[in-house]
Amino acid sequence: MTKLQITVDIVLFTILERQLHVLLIRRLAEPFRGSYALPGGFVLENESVDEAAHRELQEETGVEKVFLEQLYTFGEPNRDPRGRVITVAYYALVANSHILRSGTDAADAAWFSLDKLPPVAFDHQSIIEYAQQRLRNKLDYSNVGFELLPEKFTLTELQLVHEAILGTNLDKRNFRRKILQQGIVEPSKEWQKTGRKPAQLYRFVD
Amino acid sequence: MTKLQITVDIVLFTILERQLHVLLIRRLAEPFRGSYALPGGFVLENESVDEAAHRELQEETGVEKVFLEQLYTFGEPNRDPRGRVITVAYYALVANSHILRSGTDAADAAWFSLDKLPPVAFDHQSIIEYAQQRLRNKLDYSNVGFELLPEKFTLTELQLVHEAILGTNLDKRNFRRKILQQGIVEPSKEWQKTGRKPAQLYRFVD
DNA sequence: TGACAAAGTGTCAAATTAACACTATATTAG
DNA sequence: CTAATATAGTGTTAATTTGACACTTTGTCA
Repeated sequence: MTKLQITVDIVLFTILERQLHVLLIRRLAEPFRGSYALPGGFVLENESVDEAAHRELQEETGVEKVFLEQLYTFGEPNRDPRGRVITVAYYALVANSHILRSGTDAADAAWFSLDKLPPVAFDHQSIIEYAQQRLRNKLDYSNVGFELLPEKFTLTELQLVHEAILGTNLDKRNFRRKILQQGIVEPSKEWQKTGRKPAQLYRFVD
Repeated sequence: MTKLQITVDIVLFTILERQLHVLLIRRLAEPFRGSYALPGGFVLENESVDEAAHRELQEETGVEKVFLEQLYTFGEPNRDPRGRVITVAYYALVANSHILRSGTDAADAAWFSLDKLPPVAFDHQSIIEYAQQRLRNKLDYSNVGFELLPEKFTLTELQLVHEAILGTNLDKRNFRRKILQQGIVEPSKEWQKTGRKPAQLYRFVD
């Protein structure tokens, strides 16, 4: 009998070129050597599962102190050819201003648009789809969109985040009305001066 | 080093006397011997985590083929005094017409109103609260309420289920309008004849 | 200084939601 | 047998929310 093991896997999202992207890492070890896979790894003896997720994300991508939430636990007996491995999946969100460092465990880390995912190891395809669905649902009733933006952002940038997550176009006036009357953003005194007409920068308020 | 183990715990809900109740089982073994706890147990080698949840629920309560959904995985290192035990929590729903049989593993199984829970073992209090919150949220965007009713039911019974879950009173006319124009129930040809004026019995349609 | 690109702004109709009270019908008690 | 009672069942109106829709402003760059 092989030992039962628990892993965490993290679906790390960001927005690049107006599209939702996922971070994948090329595996250096068997099984699925050379394939892309989600960042993740084994839960250690004296850490909570949440801590393991934070640690693995930090080790493999350099990303720290980001939004990270448990998604679902995948526990089919044969999901990992090495033996009985149950994985607790998480999803995480970063603004793309965050610097991405390749960790020691992982060779190639790269962002992939959800339309153009390469084949991925294990059941990670299902995990990614599940995460995307959760993110869409969550956008409806939470302020999760702000986690994909820097501290200050324009309303157009916020709208682009929503559109990338939902995969639809939104009406500019209706979107701004909704956000503003929720009272969850406040204007900063700064203006974004790139592009043509400067745009007001807002800040998230809780 | 003690071996890492995975358990499942199930928050089984039903409605009794217009109140949401949870099934608890008195523990026969240490730790927490004599305390109440959620039904559950260890995940076996060759079953999926979902299968383990179904199996444990069947063994400990006799309940089969009910709505059962994964809730959250609780993985704090010291949540179980026996060693490192990570639990995958589920919640399940039964109509109270289901017969409850005390299983072999469990001595006393009893229903408790959520207002009057006894002290419970491990971190099961948190798991129950988490389950209740999930159930409330889910009522908004799904048909989960029907799982707590027999095949045929009156609209008043359905309303009482919603009120028990939400902990609020609902307007009868608004409630009926909402349910009927969702088109998720159809009238059967039967009438409930208990009480005063007979009520039409409905059936859930998917 | 004119063309362009993105920012920013308001109205109206439709749909949804919330508040609200009486009538109908069977049972049971006197 | 009839009156009391308990629960079923039923519509309207006002307020709110949502969705559709187009033009003006303002800075940059050619």
